[in-house]
Amino acid sequence: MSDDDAFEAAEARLSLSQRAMGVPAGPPPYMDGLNAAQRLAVETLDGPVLMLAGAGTGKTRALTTRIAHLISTGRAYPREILAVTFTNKAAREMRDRIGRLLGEAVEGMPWLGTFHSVSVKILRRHAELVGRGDLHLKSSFTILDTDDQIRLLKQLIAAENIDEKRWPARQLAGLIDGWKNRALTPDKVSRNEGAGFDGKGVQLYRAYQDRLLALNAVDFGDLLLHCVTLFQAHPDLLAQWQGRFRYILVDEYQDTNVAQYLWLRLLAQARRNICCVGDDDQSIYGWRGAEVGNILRFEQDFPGAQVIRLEQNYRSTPHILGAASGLIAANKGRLGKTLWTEATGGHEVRLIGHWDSEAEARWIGEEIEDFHSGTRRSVGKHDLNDMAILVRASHQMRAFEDRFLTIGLPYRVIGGPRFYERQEIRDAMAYFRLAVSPADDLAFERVVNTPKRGLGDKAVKTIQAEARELGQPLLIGAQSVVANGLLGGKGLANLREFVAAMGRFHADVLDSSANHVELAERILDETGYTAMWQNDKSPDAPGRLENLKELVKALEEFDNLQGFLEHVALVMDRDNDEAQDAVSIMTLHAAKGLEYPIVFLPGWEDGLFPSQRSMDETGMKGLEEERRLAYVGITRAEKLATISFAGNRRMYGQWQSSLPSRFIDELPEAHVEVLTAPGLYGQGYGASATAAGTEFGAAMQNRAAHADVYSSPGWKRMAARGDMRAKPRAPAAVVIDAEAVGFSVGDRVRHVKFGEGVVMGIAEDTLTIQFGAGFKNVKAGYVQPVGAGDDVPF
DNA sequence: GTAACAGTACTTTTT
DNA sequence: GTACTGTTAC
Repeated sequence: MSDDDAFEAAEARLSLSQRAMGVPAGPPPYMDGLNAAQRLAVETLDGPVLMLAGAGTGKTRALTTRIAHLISTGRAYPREILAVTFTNKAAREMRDRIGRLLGEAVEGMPWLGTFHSVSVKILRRHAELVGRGDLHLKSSFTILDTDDQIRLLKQLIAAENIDEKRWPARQLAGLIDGWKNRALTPDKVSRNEGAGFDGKGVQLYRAYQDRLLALNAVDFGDLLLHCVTLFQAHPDLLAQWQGRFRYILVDEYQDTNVAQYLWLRLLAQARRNICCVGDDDQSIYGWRGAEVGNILRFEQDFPGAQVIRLEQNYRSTPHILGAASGLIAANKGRLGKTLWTEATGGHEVRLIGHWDSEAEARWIGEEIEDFHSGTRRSVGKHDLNDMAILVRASHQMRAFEDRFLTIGLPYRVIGGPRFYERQEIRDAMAYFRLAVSPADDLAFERVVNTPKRGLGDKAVKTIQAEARELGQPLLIGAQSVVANGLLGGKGLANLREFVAAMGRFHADVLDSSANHVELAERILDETGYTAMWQNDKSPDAPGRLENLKELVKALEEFDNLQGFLEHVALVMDRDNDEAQDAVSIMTLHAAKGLEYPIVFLPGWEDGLFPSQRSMDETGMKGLEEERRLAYVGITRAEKLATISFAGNRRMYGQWQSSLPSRFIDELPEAHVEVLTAPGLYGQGYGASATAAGTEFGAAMQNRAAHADVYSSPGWKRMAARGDMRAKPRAPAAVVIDAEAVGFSVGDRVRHVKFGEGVVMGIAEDTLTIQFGAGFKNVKAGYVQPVGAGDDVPF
């Protein structure tokens, strides 16, 4: 907290020196280039404001300029502004941009951050007020990740003698998250909602909350929930925070859940200077608790609110905007916005059908190669970084990854498991946690038998029993188990060593003269954790060791292990290497907020997109959210968007035919160019997709027949390759140019993704390799030879 | 206690 | 089709 104060003092000095420079006459330079609506959004400072900002309308710019304006006009000190986002990335971007607007001067803004990071800061100051009976939080509380959460719940479910198969812990976690998202404490959960889990739903929830308190821990949902209950129970305290925050700004308001809404409303109640930015058409997180209703209701929640619409789009061509607007118009209950652009020209949104998902991947791969090499005059030459493939579900990515590996097209997957979610990182963190706080039982359970020390279920049970007996944490229990020889053989010796090592590490943590980076390395080495991965022969082991190195390196930026652990749970980000030129593949959800000149939107088939499940579960509401997702997808494109669908797709190992998405019917014809010709693949495509009598199917056949699509470059290419599907995948041992690539048939090779395999055929620089998973065609440069001696570690 | 096997169950995901 | 979980056999 003392560094916070120092921070704020520095802040005050800064602002004073700025004011000493005097306020310049006329519009300040940071206003340059804002349009009328943006300017209004920047200058309407008092009272509630809803900034309805469509895709690509300069929302972040308006928001950051507004903050710069607040500061430079002296309306508020940086420390008096609360600005919340959902992601660390968004927070970081805002911080950077405000810094640039104000000339690098404002490093501060202590209250710019995610809902969660701001909540942590608030909670740490009042932790002791959170709790029940004699159980209460301490300000040193730890934040549990989902993994720990599930493990804890499993224990509780087992303790209640509930069949874990009928009521999985994951489901309970989902239920509890849902309650927390709606700011429901155990006593507020309604009777029938909490009746799941053998009628013990609420009971388990309460037990879980108590257990968390006992562990001095909170989960992500608690961060918001505890703040809200804290504010509700302590009006004096709330008043203090209300007084502190003169101005409140919220990004992506359409994504807020009930807890976040209450949190904001409590804090904004007194001064009412709250500015929420969002776009109801981009609300795509309903399934994790976001309430579109929050943004739709804004004017009732904050009477006298001014609504400012940002509708001028600076990102996309008129055709792209036209297609997106036409689609989203099918949704009911919108606040309503019309995007427009000064830009002219551009290509229609392209639409194409394929026989199956593999043909779709093949075609997109070829398109990308063309755009990359500049073969296509109308589109021009583009970096691979300019192109993205946005899918509805992550399993769609595989077809593209397989294809791109085969043709040697560099790609990167955005999203996926984040750095700190990886197993090796969590294990390492658990070791650090245990070294810092020996009472961290969850960390103890995670690492006591990782690497394998011969301490399985039974040993852990013994330790738990002993710890409970003593009323002490597990590590102390383990110590006692060792002292009393309650375990036999190898396990006992290993446990003795483990306990002793953790004791040493803890002593070093307390010794402020010890170097924490070296200590971290020692922890991983001396516990045998590093060795575990060095001895692991699986293809991803080297990557894991690399990640561990990165983790240790990240430590350098902190003063000690404690500091690192406090921040890392909330702030650690996925590693995005933009350095290499590569096509991006990601889900539509992951794409929100991003933009690319060229965007591919594959898999527009009913059932996949819109997703059947989403429609089953929430009906019309779900369908509308899917439609917004489609809207988000199209509006990511600057120059060219290409929508595609496949007549057949492999799902869960089974081929299934499908119909074009109903969203395709909703695209306004004027903004679409249809590339598909009927009968392209013999009976195939026509039979599965268009013949089923969708309106669009018929329309498309007409259009294709009459319009000049047969001469479009895309179609010509496809026609020329129409027989590609028949390409044999069998391991015909064709050797054409074995010398040139340095491999011969029968060689053992290793591939980053597929592991080890045997070369079965060679054609120029492409190898056909039999991997455990089957045959793959791979460019020779993507595999390493595996020598006979290579199997021996070191 | 661990390795090998069989059975099941599968969107979207930040903090 | 696979990845994960739980069961069985060593």
